[in-house]
Amino acid sequence: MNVFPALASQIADRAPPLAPPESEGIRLIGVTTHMTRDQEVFGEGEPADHVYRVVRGAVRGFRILSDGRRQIYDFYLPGDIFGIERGAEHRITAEALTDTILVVARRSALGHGSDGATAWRLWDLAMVELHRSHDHALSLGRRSAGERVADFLVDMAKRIGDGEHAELPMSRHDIADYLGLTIETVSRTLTQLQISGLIELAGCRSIHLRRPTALAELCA
Amino acid sequence: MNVFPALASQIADRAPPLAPPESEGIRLIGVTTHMTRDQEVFGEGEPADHVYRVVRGAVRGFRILSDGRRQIYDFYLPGDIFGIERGAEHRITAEALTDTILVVARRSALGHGSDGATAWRLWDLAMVELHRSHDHALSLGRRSAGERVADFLVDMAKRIGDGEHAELPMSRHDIADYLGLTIETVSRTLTQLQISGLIELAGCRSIHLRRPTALAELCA
DNA sequence: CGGCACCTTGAGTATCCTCAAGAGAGGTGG
DNA sequence: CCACCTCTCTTGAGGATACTCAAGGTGCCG
Repeated sequence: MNVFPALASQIADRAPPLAPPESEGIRLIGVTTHMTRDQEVFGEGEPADHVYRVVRGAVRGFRILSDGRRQIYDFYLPGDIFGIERGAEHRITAEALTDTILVVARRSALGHGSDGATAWRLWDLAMVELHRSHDHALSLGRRSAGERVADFLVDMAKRIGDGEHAELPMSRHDIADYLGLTIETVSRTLTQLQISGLIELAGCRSIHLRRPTALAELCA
Repeated sequence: MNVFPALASQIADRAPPLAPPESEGIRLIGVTTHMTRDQEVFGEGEPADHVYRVVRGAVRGFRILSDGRRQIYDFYLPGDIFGIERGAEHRITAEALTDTILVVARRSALGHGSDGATAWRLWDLAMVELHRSHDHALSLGRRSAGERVADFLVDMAKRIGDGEHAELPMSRHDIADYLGLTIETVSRTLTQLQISGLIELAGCRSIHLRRPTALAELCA
């Protein structure tokens, strides 16, 4: 807002972050359950009566077009909460990537209209999701296959591992449907990155970022 | 959650929508100001001390990669609120598309940690934005140029006009950077739609959907 | 050891992009 | 009021990226 200084001084203030300090997470008390590979947690259109937290394993959240094309919006990893909806129905489908342990809670356990602290935590969670979705849209809209894959690997190494290693819980097909590419393009790009010495593949699920900085610079 | 009926009955409930009924909008009291075409409302990285509502005109929200590639995340139209951030800084840049009138309010005017009703309204707003971002990601990742343009036109006609007409406030360049295409591809696709009899262009900003249903079906 | 799923690699192709030129629209000044 | 200028949009030709189709390789499980 550098454009109208008069106005700026008129209404200037330096507001503290909106969310209260104790909003660092959502408490989720519920039933622990076990899902097997490819099992559906909930489907698009089903009643959104429950919310979920990943304890172990991983989940994909996605939608499918009428002709079968699939777009994965996000992978939910241990610690992540998912399945919270604004309306009465789920807008996406969620499936376990591998054997996965979840905590399932009633949606009503999140609180009600009168519960301000929970509302701020939910807002915070939604904003983080929105940030991820925006970053994702930037990749899908404006990045090449190489940039998308590099970005994906850096992100996964950060979320799953120590920033340099990652045991991917998802297949090439899942990666492709997350990045808006085909499995062949993902595969070719990974081998190119390996040939360039940027990464090392030990089996197709285990990835070592040999030059994380160079990889991050690839993301443009 | 059709997969473990025992669990379902164990924790089944039919929770009402989380947000309280009176959360249908954010009240925004502030200073009315005027922006001219291409003027920056706020830039990425600047302090997010204010929030905005569009009164007249339109705004683009976007980010730019180091080499100049731009991804527009959304267009803000009359009635829309934008500029609300989770942290202290704006994560995107906002610019007026045309001559635009905004209401500018202090960020602190949105309320504080103790204000539950506002928190629910903000959560609701964030979730709507997230839905839009997901739909957008689906287009960017999995749809052809033709499908993206058709989807864009249907969406714009709904938001701006009566569902069949739209006076677009944005240039081909803006449309291209929203849809992850080039201006040439957008232009070619529009003329194809016109040749097919699905739309009618009266000047390049005025669009009439001649067969809205057929157009919507194109979106897959 | 065999079968099956997943992954990799290759060849050919389609879609969309790049580069380039021409057409249309809107604004300014003579 | 018209002419000109500029910016935007359209159209065309050629090319690059990623897709499709197809075959072969790898690893996991029974």
